Amino acid sequence: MPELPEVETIKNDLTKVLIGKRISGFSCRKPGLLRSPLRLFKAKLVSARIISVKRRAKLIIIGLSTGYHLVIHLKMTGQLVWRSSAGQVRSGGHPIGSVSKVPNKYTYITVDLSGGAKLYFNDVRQFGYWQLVNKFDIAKLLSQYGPEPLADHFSFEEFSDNLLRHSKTNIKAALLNQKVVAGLGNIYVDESLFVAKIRPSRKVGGLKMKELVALQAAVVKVLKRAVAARGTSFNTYRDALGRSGSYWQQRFVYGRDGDNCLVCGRAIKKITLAGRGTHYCAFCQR
DNA sequence: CGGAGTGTTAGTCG
DNA sequence: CCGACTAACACTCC
Repeated sequence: MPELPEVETIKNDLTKVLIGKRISGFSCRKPGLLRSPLRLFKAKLVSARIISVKRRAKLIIIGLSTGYHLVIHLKMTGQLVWRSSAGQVRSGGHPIGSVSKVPNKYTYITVDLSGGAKLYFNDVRQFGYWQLVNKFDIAKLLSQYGPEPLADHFSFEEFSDNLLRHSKTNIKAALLNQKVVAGLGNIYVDESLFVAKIRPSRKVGGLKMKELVALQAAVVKVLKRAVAARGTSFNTYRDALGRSGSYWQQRFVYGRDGDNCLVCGRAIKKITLAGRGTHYCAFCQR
């Protein structure tokens, strides 16, 4: 479900409530979600103090006083929900209404925190995972991802070099590749290609220099707007006021097939590319 | 009711 | 190495 802007939002909100807390308990109803042995969770997560909460690509990385890092990937439907002892709830920054109580039938992991709060991991499709990585292995793990598009040092050279290593594939698939750029997913790839006026089916090797430049700028612009909007939010969740995420209202093409292009008025098309639903305007995007 | 589609990515195969 | 395809899973929509 979440892409970079959603994970960034979750990370920012969890930082406020998790830093400095001690972990006093851990339970998992679905061992398959754990990529490290349960005994390691018992030994290195339980009793640890939370030092840091960070994001890299779509991963949430929680630094622990035991020298380990808790690495969490939400994949398609994973959610982290923090709940205070008083019942205050936080999920991706959006308080959840009475519709979705926690824990619920999709809650597979529960972490107990000092002060009585709990951190729940819900995941309908169970693609997500939790992993414990020691301080020696964490750098290597993270180095497998491409550049962070919102970092100051996101250079055009690295972006274009990484892209051009995949000259023969279409630009949609290339942008979904986390080694090219970290953090993009189906929504923001479609949105970025619209802003850059490039058709998703174009071969990477056929893109002009000018288009590559426009594309990098589009990726940064789209992601920044989405982070400012606290992400696209979650289909299935509303905040306490019943609103869905606010990037959803600003999107240009994703999920708008058949609707009018906001720039030229023609119908947005939907095709399948890289095995994914792909939305674009055949007039605005060449 | 059956089949396709869903915001991800590892793994496999050519 | 590169690129295309599929499985992992549960649910919703048509």
